[in-house]
Amino acid sequence: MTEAEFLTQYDPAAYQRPSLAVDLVLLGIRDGRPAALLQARRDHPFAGHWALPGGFVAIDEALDAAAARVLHDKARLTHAHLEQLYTFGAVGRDPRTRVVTVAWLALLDERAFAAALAANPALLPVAIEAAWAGEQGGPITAIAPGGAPLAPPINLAFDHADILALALLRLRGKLDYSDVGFALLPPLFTLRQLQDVHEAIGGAPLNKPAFRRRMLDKGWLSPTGEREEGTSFRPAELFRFQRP
Amino acid sequence: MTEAEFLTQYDPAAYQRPSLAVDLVLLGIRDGRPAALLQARRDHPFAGHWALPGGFVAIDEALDAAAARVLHDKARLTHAHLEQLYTFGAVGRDPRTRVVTVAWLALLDERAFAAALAANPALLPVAIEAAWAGEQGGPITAIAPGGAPLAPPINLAFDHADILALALLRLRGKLDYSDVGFALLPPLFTLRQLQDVHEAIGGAPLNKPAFRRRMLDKGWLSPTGEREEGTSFRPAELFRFQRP
DNA sequence: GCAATAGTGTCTATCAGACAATATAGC
DNA sequence: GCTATATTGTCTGATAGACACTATTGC
Repeated sequence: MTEAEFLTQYDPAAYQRPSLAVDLVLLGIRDGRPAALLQARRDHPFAGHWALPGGFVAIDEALDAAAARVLHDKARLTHAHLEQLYTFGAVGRDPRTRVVTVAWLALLDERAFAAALAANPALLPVAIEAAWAGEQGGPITAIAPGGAPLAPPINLAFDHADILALALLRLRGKLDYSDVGFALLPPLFTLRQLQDVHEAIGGAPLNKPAFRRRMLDKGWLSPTGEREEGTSFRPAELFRFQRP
Repeated sequence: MTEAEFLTQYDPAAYQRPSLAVDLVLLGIRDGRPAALLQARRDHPFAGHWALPGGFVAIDEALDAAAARVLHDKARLTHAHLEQLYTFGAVGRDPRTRVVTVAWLALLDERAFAAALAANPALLPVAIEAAWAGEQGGPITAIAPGGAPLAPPINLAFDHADILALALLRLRGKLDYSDVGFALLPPLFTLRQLQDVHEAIGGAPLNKPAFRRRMLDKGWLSPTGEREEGTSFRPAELFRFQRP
């Protein structure tokens, strides 16, 4: 039977279908480290574990619309860089029923990160540090904002540890050749702030002059002539991201 | 209501769910161009259009297992590089009912490409040439193996043109920093063959000495000491791909 | 020897890292 | 002037492209 025949004869009610969900990695920079916003689970399964904010996809709702809805419902945000990450569909990933989830990466600047936290007290900011595993992600360790590891170590529900790790790997991989880094910054920013973002995501210090040259050569930065305020030393120039 | 509460109270039968499918981009190199294997649709919707081989995901079937099953059923192949591409879920992408599809990239070497073609006469090899559109893909033009454009131009069913274009973009992007290129080659290959693959995917000629150096410096190639046969000129050495 | 391609050597332009020097703000 | 950081200049090593050269096979 060809696909065409199969589709024609397909009775939508005849087969059981997986449930379809979206899960969001709300990612920002906190204390110089990548940080995500998690929700505590109070019920089984995975009671007491931490989970990504998510929700089910409605029958008449596009995937990106579902992600945007979760972003609004759980974090009260209307604007964020939303990017599809990967679709997780192992059979046993949810012990109750079959749930396939489309994971999304939501990049928040400092202001949006704080706003989400203020709007929903159930969210916990957690600094993440992905072990450099394979492309599909690996184990992660979570650290409380203070800097000390939470004891006992944070346990993530479902396969959300894989999703978090993959989010960071993806971001790290795209940082150099794309403009995602600017999604983590306010509209006006200094070159030092941009470098801080790159260092936080990459997990390694960068050479300042080389970084400046590289960024300015990309042609994405337009100088504003304005300078930052409130420093006790020479203020840096503020730049704006602008596609070439 | 938190996600945990929602999940707990969620009645699997209470809500309509989208159908979940997988679609495969069976990609190989043909006449120095990237080529995909398509199926003709005989029935509405999109009768007379060309479509990617695909199928629905069973309730107890993982996503990669569904992709492997389609690979086997439609192309009679048991081994191929399978890589998840993107999940397409616009509401109207299938005019009959809501279908969300997880698109996969299947990379075939010349032998596997020919075997699939021989095993399933319904498959049509089509050379693809992606316009350099945005990241989510764009319009493509398809060319018959002879080299001349098919008249009238090939029409692809559903959003499969976007999927094809995205497949090529993804492959192009990963070619330089990953080892996907070797999935398009037989176990033993010459440096010229490797360069041909890179030029076909990249769509641009490459400098021979620089390409050799770059590839050998990666440490992925182990020389076999053997040489190709049947040439009327100096035969090239055969290499094998080996992770460092 | 001839034709055709494999494989190598070398020059040069580009780019990133290292490091030092200069500039400028608050105090 | 002092401190702390911004910003710039320069040297150097790594890398890619260009191009010419040598090597080796079948005929």
